[in-house]
Amino acid sequence: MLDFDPIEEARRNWAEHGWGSGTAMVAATSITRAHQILLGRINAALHPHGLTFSRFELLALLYFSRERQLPLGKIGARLQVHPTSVTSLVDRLVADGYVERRPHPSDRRTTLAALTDVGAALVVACAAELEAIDFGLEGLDEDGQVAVSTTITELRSASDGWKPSTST
Amino acid sequence: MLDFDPIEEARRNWAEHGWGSGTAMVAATSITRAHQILLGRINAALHPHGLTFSRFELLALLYFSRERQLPLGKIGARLQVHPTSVTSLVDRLVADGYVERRPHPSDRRTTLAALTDVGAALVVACAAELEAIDFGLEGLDEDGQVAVSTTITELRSASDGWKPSTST
DNA sequence: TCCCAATAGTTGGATGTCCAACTAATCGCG
DNA sequence: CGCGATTAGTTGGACATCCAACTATTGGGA
Repeated sequence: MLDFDPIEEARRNWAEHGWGSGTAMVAATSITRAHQILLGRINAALHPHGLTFSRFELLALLYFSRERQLPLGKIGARLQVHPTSVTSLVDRLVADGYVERRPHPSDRRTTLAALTDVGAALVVACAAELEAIDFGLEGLDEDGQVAVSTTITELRSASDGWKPSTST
Repeated sequence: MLDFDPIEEARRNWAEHGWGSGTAMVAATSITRAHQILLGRINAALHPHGLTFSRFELLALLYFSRERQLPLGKIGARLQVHPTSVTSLVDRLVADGYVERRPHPSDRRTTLAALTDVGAALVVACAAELEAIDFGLEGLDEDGQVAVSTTITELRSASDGWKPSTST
């Protein structure tokens, strides 16, 4: 456990070497560290349920969809992960009984992932757990959460290509 | 490529199911997606140099240290990663000739990682590259970068236990 | 002086990410 | 109607993370 800010120290070093102000470096490494903190806390909270954040997100996506099933490719598009990540996550969720792979009725290229009843129950329990721990955001009040989301929306929309909505 | 905001859609679903406002969920998944975007861009920029962001950060840490060498444990503490991650990263950097493992002069438990001249030259080249691409933060202006860093500092300081500095 | 707690780093393994390359299937154009 | 481009998902592999358990070493207290 450090008693000083390692990122602030890196910024000072960066500037002292004449490599720039370090503003971008601080933002990038701050986001990296924030992600690590959140993932650690979220995975610790989900561990008793036998889930990880990535698997929970996939199950939640199926839970929210109309028929509780989606093509693997659509899952990847919505979660914005590589097709091989979807294959791997679905493999594990099938092994654990939370998802079933089903053939597409009319397109033999396509595999559907369908949420099982056990999986649906798990989503509800884990959603409550994540809300209870504020998605690992202890140390950041609601104003801070909104602020970070609003700022990051600029980055995401520029990367994805959609227009941000005006409401929050 | 989506033409709508998948996180905003998830927030609507979350709220419609009565699982809470979704503010924390949006903040957490926004940070996750921002990290993914940055890592993808940074790793693409470093790829021609044969480096990844994590390896670059380790080399830069050694570059900034007084004697261009540090115990592996100190590297892990500063970069805030697990000792096994340090072992693995150093293994690869040693294989590539950018770092050398050296025994500690007086403590046989401790291994030092020392930056080689080739490694030092690579740090300088990659630092310039990262500054040139704004650490992958295209889509976020400098005010946005400062804003996200400042907000995340609240989270990091609460997690680490140090006091944020008053200056930025 | 001895022993135990603590420290440093490694090993084996699990998790999740993406890349390159592949197979199978579909669709649309000539 | 046939063929080539495109799509869907998988496989093998690389990368980076952390956990549990381990070995080797050190330091301080009894």
